[in-house]
Amino acid sequence: MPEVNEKTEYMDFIREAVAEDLRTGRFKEVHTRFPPEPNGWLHIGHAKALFVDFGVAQDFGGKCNLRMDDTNPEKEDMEYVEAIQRDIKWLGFDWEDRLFFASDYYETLYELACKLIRKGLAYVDDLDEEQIKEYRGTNVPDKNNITYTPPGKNSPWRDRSIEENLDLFARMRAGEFPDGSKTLRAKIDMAHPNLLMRDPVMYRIRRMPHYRTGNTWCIYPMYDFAHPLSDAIEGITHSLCSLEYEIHRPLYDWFVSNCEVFPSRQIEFARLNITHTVLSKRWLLQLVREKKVSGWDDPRMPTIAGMRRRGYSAAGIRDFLGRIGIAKTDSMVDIQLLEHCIREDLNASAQRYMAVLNPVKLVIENWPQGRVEWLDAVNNPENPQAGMRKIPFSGTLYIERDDFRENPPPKYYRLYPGNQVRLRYGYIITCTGFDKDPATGEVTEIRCTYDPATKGGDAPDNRKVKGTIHWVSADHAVPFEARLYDYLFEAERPMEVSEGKTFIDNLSDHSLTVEKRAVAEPALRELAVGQTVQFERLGYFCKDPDSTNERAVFNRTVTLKDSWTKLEKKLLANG
RNA sequence: UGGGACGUAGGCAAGCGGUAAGCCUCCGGAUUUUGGUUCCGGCAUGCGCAGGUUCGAAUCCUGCCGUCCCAGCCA
Repeated sequence: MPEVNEKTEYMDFIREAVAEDLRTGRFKEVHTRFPPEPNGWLHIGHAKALFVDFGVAQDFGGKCNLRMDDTNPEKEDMEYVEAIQRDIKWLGFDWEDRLFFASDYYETLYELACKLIRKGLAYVDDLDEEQIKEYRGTNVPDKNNITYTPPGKNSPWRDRSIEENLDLFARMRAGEFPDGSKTLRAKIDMAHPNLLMRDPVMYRIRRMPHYRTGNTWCIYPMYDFAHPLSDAIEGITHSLCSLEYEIHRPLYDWFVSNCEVFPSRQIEFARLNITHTVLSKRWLLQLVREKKVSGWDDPRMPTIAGMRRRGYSAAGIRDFLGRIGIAKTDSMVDIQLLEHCIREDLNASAQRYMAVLNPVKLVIENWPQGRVEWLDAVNNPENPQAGMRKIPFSGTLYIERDDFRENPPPKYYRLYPGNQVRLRYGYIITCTGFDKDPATGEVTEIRCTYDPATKGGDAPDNRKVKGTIHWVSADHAVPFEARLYDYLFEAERPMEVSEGKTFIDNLSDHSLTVEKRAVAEPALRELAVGQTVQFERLGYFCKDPDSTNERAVFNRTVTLKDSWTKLEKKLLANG
């Protein structure tokens, strides 16, 4: 018995099309694929594609293959194949035993090319690169200097006999001709309004060892030829891709129909763009090569590996992917939505700790000499099952430098001379004074008294203490390095640059701040690399692989929402 | 210029002829031992613009305007 519909499930336009195909019988099942080229690491834009490819298959009880779209020996590498698999697994998608390589299809592809030649639908062309471009019919200015696209011209080699083409193509494969001297082209229509249909190149000669096939081949198939046929070989029903391939669809269908192979249906959707970053392997590769970041997994990178190292959770990323939707509109998603999803997930799961990033000493004048108390602290207020832990409290503590002001601005309710504040899980204290370095003006020590009746932070007299600040006992402090990240680009759209500039010029000069003097409560020692926790009042932090036994390194994943900083800025702006 | 697509709030995005969902941001307020979380409330008399059809149009028609993509022997 089918369940009564509790609510109609949201259907994007792709799922609607797939459902329709199933209804009409165009396909009996759903089988998709994720086809990265192993020429760079996956970024959040790929994660969207993964979410669509695997998600659609799953929703319709189908399968999704992982296929390395490796048809260009110049750019591809095994390093990337491994990184790609690692990232997809981490994100939580499973291709089971279906990892494929377009390079495994080279022989089949070659045979299909011969088939097209035999059908008189492909020919070997001797035109060089420049000539091909010229013959294709590109932008030409007319007498009024308005550019237009004239019909292309047929190559003089277009009408070679089938036998000659077959022979030439075989000799191309055998390595008889130099790189670039010949191509195999589909014979379609040199006057077609869609330039892609003007006899597209199917094969080029390129003597370069391929990372998987080595020197077996010196001719390599082009994307437009290899992709639809790879889809067909795998029995892909729905070939989902990004909008820029929309114009390739007629060609996709042409190869499918003329090679007489399984007719996959290509459907295009808008790729992901996010503010304050760039989402293109080419630009990310440039950042890596020019050492603008430490590598593909630099925590500031929008790569999956970067986000993982930064402390983003796979669940948070998946939630984000689900919220942005799928459509055909070119869009630019606010990075704050991603951050919101990460915070929401981490708020529920991350253990809380106390750490001070920029410490200043706080001395409790009436604290008994040498006394240490171990106080109870809640591990995660969102999850009682996370339990409690003990934190040492003593007469000398470190507090955040920003939690004390000599001259407090309006609405500031942290520590300042004469004011009361609660030390989280500790005591309520009153600030009695402070010292400054006469040379620098920097506060060197803050003094206060504590109220013994307020142990744990409760006020028996119900007095109102607005501020609660975090702290670390000086004698028990665990020093560590905190890496604080900000957007890689201050501009919302880094690619929008003025004349003569590039996105590199838009790189922020404060995307990374290192706090080398940070200290934390002793329990921090127990954390493993890769664990993400919350430092109370500061944000979420993830233990970095750069950590050593002597000294831990923590990446700030994302700050907590901070309405005070916002208010203070506003107050400052209004004088 | 030719060809292909897309325009709903600051950013995403539902809506499929019956009178503009939801999320993020932003702005108020309540609770709070994290200025966190949570909770309440506000935020499109209008859907690129102009006409038309209709009792009724974001949805259908016509014409404009704007944005993006293609013109690699990259994918």
